[in-house]
Amino acid sequence: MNVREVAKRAGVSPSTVSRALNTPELLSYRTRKRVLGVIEEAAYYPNANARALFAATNRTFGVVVSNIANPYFLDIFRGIESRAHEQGYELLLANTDYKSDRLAASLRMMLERRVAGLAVVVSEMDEALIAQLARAKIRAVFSGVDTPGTEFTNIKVNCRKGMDKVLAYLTSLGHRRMVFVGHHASLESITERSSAFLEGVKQFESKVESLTFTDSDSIAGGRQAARDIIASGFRPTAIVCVNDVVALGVLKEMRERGIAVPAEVSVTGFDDIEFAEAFSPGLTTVNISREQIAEHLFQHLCNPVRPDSNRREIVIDPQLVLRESTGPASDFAQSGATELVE
Amino acid sequence: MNVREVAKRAGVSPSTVSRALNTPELLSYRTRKRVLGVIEEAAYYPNANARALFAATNRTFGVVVSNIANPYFLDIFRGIESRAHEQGYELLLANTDYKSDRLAASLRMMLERRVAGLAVVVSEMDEALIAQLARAKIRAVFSGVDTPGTEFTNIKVNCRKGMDKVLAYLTSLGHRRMVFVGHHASLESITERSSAFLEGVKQFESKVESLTFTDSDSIAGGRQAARDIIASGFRPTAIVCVNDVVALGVLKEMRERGIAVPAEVSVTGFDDIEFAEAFSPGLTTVNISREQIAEHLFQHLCNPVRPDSNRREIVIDPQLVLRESTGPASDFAQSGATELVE
DNA sequence: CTGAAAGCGCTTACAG
DNA sequence: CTGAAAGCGCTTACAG
Repeated sequence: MNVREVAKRAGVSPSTVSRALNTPELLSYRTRKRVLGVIEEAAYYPNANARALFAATNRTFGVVVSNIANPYFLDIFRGIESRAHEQGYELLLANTDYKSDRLAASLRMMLERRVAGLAVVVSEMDEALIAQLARAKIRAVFSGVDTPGTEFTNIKVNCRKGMDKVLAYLTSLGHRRMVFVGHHASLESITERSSAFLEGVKQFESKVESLTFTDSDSIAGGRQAARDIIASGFRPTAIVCVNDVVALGVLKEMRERGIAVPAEVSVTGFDDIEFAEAFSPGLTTVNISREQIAEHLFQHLCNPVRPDSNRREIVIDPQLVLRESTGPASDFAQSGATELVE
Repeated sequence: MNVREVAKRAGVSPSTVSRALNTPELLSYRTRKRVLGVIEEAAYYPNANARALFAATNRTFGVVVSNIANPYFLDIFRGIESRAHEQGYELLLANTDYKSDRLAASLRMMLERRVAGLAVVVSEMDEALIAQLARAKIRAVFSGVDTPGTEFTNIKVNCRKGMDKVLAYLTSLGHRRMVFVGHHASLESITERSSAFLEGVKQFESKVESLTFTDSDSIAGGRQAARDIIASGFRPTAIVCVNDVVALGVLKEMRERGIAVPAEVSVTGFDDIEFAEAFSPGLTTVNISREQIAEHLFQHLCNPVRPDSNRREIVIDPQLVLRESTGPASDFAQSGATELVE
């Protein structure tokens, strides 16, 4: 079923069918009614591919994220989605699982589809891909990318500030032996949070010991990291996690091992996903407003800064959220730490 | 940048450019190399819309879900996604938030895009929409739809069996006062689980009291339902939830109110999402294999039953998973129940 | 108010 | 091995 067929049945030209759909006010009441009748009765759907081909612009935005199973990314996607639907845009979602070949393939797919804009919320961006996007002259906006080149606006989270708040809070509770749990150690930009941790810890250099563990971005990853910590023999009083999903895995593993949180060890997350509050114990974490990020991303997709003006760098300030997974450093570990530090 | 432009730069015809991309083996080594060189250096991406227009078939499947924020739907999506990528398919995702106008719009969008197939995992399907899909002769497969007509294969979960296991288990623990927490009461097909509960409860008719509460499909919805239960004055010994997300909300609210689970009240979920296990207390629930559902959906998209053969109805059997959120009916409530029942 | 024409960017028989 | 032609389904100036 296509315009020609509908036109034939309605006894009009294809042009008129097209107009019935796009500019009905140009048609006489009679023709419009007849054509719409045929469309209805033939259950005709115009081919969006043909339409897009003509229009060259799509009312479709692409969204690329590293891990849609992590509520952090999901919330950003949903934030963009609700705005997009309100404005009559469609969204194309691509999920990379932190793999740069998947990212490259996704970006290419988006370019081939000629999306009207691209929101890229990934950790595994590299210079070559950015150059590629710049060359394609696509309207793009990033979030969480370490080095978004000079061409694209980036919605950044001030991780350093968030991490400093965590560390200040933990040290104020007497914690001197800490570990950081990340994921995907090989990814440079993941190190944004881990380096914030390491840098932050330096302020207390003479007093704080730290180690780093890493696994996948999932509850299972957090559990594995917790097992690795236990196996390592290092006995931290606090475990600082790269994000909430991983932290929840750590909490779970601790509970199964019978290690009390926060009595024996404190655990912190990052992001403040909804599950973090619902958990028991409630997770002390750093809130990053996905709403704000989504709003900025969407705004930029709709109203990009003019190409000749400078890109913008928008910084989101995270907030420390205290719950029940953190407490004073346990005496035992504290004395252990002291022993080692002296 | 288009084929013509590339062709000009390479000194060949558009046909040859197209062949360099699609059937390079038909070209001489020299031409192929030259053309690919130009493509590379001009950063040319073929227009997928034009390509799809010609091909008429897309290597794109559509996936429509009710609530992507619920890990149940997300896991199904991801299961399809990993298979799709393996086979070189792309996925178009649409999220309806249980709104049937959003569903209608999403389905229409998928039809207009001429997706190669459609996996519909929603609760809000109605007859008219099914008829529409049947008319469009689209390759579609459903999961969780109550009345998928006679045209389409449906991957069904035997909710009744799962619910019966839950009820048998709870009654064996002495529970006689139960409530069911659903969501979106207005949706007929949501009642699949709630009616499984109500039917199941009938077996114990003379002994079991039950009530039904309902709110949105989210942690917040579960919390609200828990508040409603408390406000109602009815004192159940067990709260049976439509799914895990809602159950986690109930658990959270109970903890905040200082009501011990399972000592004072037992709580069960449905689905067995990853967070359900990680939670504290671990949630007693009914496992539904999203892996299996995704596998069936994808298989059917790739190899649909022949149109003339009968549609298939595939039934997934759920498994009861016992964890820590359930226990013997509390004495206090039990005596209360007895009092009322006599 | 409506139709014939040209074109969006691509691809594949059909020739040669 | 390569090119000219026709067409995928739609849309919009351009006429009338």
